[in-house]
Amino acid sequence: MRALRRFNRYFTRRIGVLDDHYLGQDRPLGEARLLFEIGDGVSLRELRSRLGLDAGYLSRMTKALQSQGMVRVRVHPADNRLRTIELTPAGRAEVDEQNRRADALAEGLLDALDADRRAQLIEAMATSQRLLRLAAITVELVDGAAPDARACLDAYAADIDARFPEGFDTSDLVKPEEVSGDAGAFFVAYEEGRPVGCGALRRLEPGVGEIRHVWVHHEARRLGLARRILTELERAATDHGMKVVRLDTHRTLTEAQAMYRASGYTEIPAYVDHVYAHHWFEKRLQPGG
Amino acid sequence: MRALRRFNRYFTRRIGVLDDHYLGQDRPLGEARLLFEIGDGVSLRELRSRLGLDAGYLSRMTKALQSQGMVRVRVHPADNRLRTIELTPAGRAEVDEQNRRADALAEGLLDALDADRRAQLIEAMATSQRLLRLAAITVELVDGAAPDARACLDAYAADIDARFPEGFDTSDLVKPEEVSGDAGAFFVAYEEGRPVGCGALRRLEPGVGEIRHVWVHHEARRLGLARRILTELERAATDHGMKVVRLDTHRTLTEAQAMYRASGYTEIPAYVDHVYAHHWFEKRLQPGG
DNA sequence: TCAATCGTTTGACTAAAGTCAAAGAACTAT
DNA sequence: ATAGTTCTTTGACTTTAGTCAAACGATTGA
Repeated sequence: MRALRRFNRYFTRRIGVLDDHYLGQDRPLGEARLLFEIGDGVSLRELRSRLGLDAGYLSRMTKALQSQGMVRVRVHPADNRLRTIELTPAGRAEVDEQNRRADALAEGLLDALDADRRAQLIEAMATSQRLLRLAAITVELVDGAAPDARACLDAYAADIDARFPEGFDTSDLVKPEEVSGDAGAFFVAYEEGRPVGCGALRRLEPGVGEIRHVWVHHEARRLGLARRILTELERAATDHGMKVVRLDTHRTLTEAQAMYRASGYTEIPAYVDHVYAHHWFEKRLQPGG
Repeated sequence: MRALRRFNRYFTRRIGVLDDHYLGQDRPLGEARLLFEIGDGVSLRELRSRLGLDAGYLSRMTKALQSQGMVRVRVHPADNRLRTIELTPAGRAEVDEQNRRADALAEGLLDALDADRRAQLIEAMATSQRLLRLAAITVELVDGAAPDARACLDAYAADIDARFPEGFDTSDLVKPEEVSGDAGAFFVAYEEGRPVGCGALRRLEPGVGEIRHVWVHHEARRLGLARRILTELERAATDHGMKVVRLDTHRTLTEAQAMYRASGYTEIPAYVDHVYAHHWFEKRLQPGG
């Protein structure tokens, strides 16, 4: 992908410098990055994996920031081995100040553009970012009983419980055995190691599968992830020898319905009676597609 | 500009790493960057200013690359103080190899996207890059006799001499005194310190200006730079108390004509007779706009 | 309960990145 | 011709960045 490389080269040389050298100012880059990554408090373990740092290196930088009064380190409430790090007011002030500076710099850079072009640039960057994020998310087949799978289902249940007027009863969730091995499949979408979406496939009857629990974390919405999960589920259905997949949705989930229609699903009569189901869809699968 | 900052942060963390850490591989980053920046041979002076390096630091890195057989250093033909650095075949092979690797990596990253989205991403990145380039170009008022001004006019003359069937006679270029002080203005557009475009304004008669020699280097075309230069010239005309600006163009310069029309110019009868003029335009200036 | 593992700290490093100043050859302007 | 400037090289640093292994308390799994 030459375009990406070209863009990358241009961008990091021209704009990246803006960030790293102005932002760092009188602080080593490593420390500055750390300060930014802390946000509203994280564990050292989390930071270590997010930034890919050596444990010793991180420990020393933390100590330095602490002695400068920028961060506070505490023992994690649930596990005495872990440390939780958070910004002090001074630390937060510094982060804010750097953000202000970066904004001013960016503002200056865009000064030369008229309003139309500026809007165009912002939109293009937003699109790039959205698609790059989507590209970086992986959708993986996991066991339906895996902790990540259950975590996603819990989040899914909580989301729709808040959304359905009648609430949602978790006993309606798929059981691990319904979605494993020959019976079905369960996918979890990961962004930077964190689960941000899921989807389940189970066998309804021979040759017919049912898609359930397609869920996307609210921070990962509007990227087109649901559709990717759906594609993955359909591929799995084909691999399981299914010719048709069905699904039902609640009347309140209008975006979901629109997505299913756009993905080639057609509305059908009720194939099962269900408290939460008001619309039923079906898609005939193309072998190999 | 929060959007730019957000994008920047995301992009450098996610994609920039791709570049810097995979590309460097068994070579310090500084050296790798140097190797890339050399391209088809540059002076050390140029490299130093482009990458913002300390002279001593650069000298040492150069020596290291030289002893590895990656670059060749020669005395500059025109100035014995300067050194010219260029890639050896081995150096070029390494750059090519790194590029291949970066492409493969980018390709892998975009694997997850379907063709539509991939195309959308590429377009969005190209748009971003184009507009960022445009934003980074400065248009500056310079003396019509300045070396950069004359260099631009020479390039302009060479361009149109190649384009006009009848050729172009440089005696038709504006004289420095026509475009300085009260009489007019001359603007040069700079990208990373290099002149990449120009435009001249001279007084035709009281209250009426003429725009001439709007030129953009071929590597900076299709960015919207001509229009920016035009805007700058119109602003200068207003500042000079002019109410109207006119210009003429050659029949072969159809894109230029389209741009003038789109910028609010209307075609008028010949206001001057001229070998190279086939179309005449005029724009009434809004005070303050 | 006891061995294995986890998360962190500390010590002891190395390599890369960058700075500063002195010096010398080459050029420029007067 | 000469004083001042430019460009590069060299020496002598300092700071950042990063690695590796030992050690230790806390937790987990068998």
